[in-house]
Amino acid sequence: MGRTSTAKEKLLEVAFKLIWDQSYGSVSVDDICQRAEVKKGSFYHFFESKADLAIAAYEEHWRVKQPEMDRIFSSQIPPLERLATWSQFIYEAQKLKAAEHGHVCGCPYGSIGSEVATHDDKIRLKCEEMLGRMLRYLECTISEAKQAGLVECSCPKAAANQVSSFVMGAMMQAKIQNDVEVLKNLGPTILSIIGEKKAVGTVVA
Amino acid sequence: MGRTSTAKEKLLEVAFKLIWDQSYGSVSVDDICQRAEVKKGSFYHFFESKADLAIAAYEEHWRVKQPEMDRIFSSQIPPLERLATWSQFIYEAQKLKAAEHGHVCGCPYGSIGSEVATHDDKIRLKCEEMLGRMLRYLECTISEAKQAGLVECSCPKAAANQVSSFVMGAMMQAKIQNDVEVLKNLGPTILSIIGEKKAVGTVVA
DNA sequence: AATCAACTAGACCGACCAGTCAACTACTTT
DNA sequence: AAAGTAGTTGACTGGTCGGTCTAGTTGATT
Repeated sequence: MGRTSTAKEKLLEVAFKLIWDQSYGSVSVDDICQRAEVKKGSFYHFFESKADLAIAAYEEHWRVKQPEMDRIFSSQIPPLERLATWSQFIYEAQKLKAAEHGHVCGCPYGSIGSEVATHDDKIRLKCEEMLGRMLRYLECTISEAKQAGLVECSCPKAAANQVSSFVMGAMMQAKIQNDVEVLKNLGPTILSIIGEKKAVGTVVA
Repeated sequence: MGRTSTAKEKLLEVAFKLIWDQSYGSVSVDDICQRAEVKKGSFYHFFESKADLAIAAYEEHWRVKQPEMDRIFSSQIPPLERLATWSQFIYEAQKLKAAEHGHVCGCPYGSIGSEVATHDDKIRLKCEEMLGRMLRYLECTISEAKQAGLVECSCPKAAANQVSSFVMGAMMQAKIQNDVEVLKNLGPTILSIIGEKKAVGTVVA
């Protein structure tokens, strides 16, 4: 019969936004329903629980954003340039979000993951999964950089982990200090971590 | 008249532990009182609010742990060795905590900070303050390493920020993946970040 | 026109939330 | 022994929590 209602989509969108703006624990189902202009009965028609909605909302957000990530990490672009574009993208995105919301909001996946990891395993696993997707982009990029001889790291997988730790940590620090400028120049540090080879006069023979 | 009651200390201790184990939002005042074997009336005799207790509990935790940090970052120890000891300390501490609690718990300051940063400014500021204390240890260490010619970084303060981002991010990742082994070998990456000079045959003249 | 499933509506539930209060105990100071 | 102070107790409040339930409303299918 084809979908006519937009209630589910609105719930997903509002839930993601509110949880990112605040936190999982401090946003209530009532809050979400009110902002989405959906009644509670409808909420529980679409979702089994609050945790269920959160998982769906984060999955949906990834689904929407993936094309942009695919573009940034396109193999058409030189690997080190991908990393530079990515870090610039993070800075711009956080700046925009902070301007909208009045506060630096950090990494949405990292924030909810770190909040509930010890007491909601379903949400934790979803975050772990999404972190894994991010790591795949990074590992692939670093691996290519290594093959191109641009980088000295011994293990691209480990390097991807380190880069993701650094970037997520920086977003967390920016959130705690409420200062987006912390994120302004992540690129060079990322290059240090993955062992960028300096152009030490490698002259063409 | 000298203190006789231990209720306040118990509340501080239990609150820190529960919030670290779980999260600020998911731990109730009743939970804390029950575990501390203190009645609610006494709680509000000592603390104005839940947020107030949390701030006091984190401050107290720092107070207790500071001597250990002072020891690790003692200027009697060569600067790069301090960083190695520190990263080893983090690994061991997280492993111990994970064994006790059954789950990797991440950085206590980072976790609560990232959880409430956007909606509780008092707690956020306390976390920012504690992060600042940590950064001072790091900046001082990196600065010394630079003066000793062990390190190439241009700005010790920026480098301290990067190191702290990386380490806090790694703890967050370990929490989300519930895998303490992520933290096993932070040392080398820290050295990359701060621009350790490789011993490139610098021979004694 | 009848049927059916997707969806909506909002009253309702018991549990729990942070926080209040007044009566009480115990200890110290005078 | 009286008074004062620090700490204790647990019942209580009003509001909110996640979640349920039943009765209805659509709009497409037959």
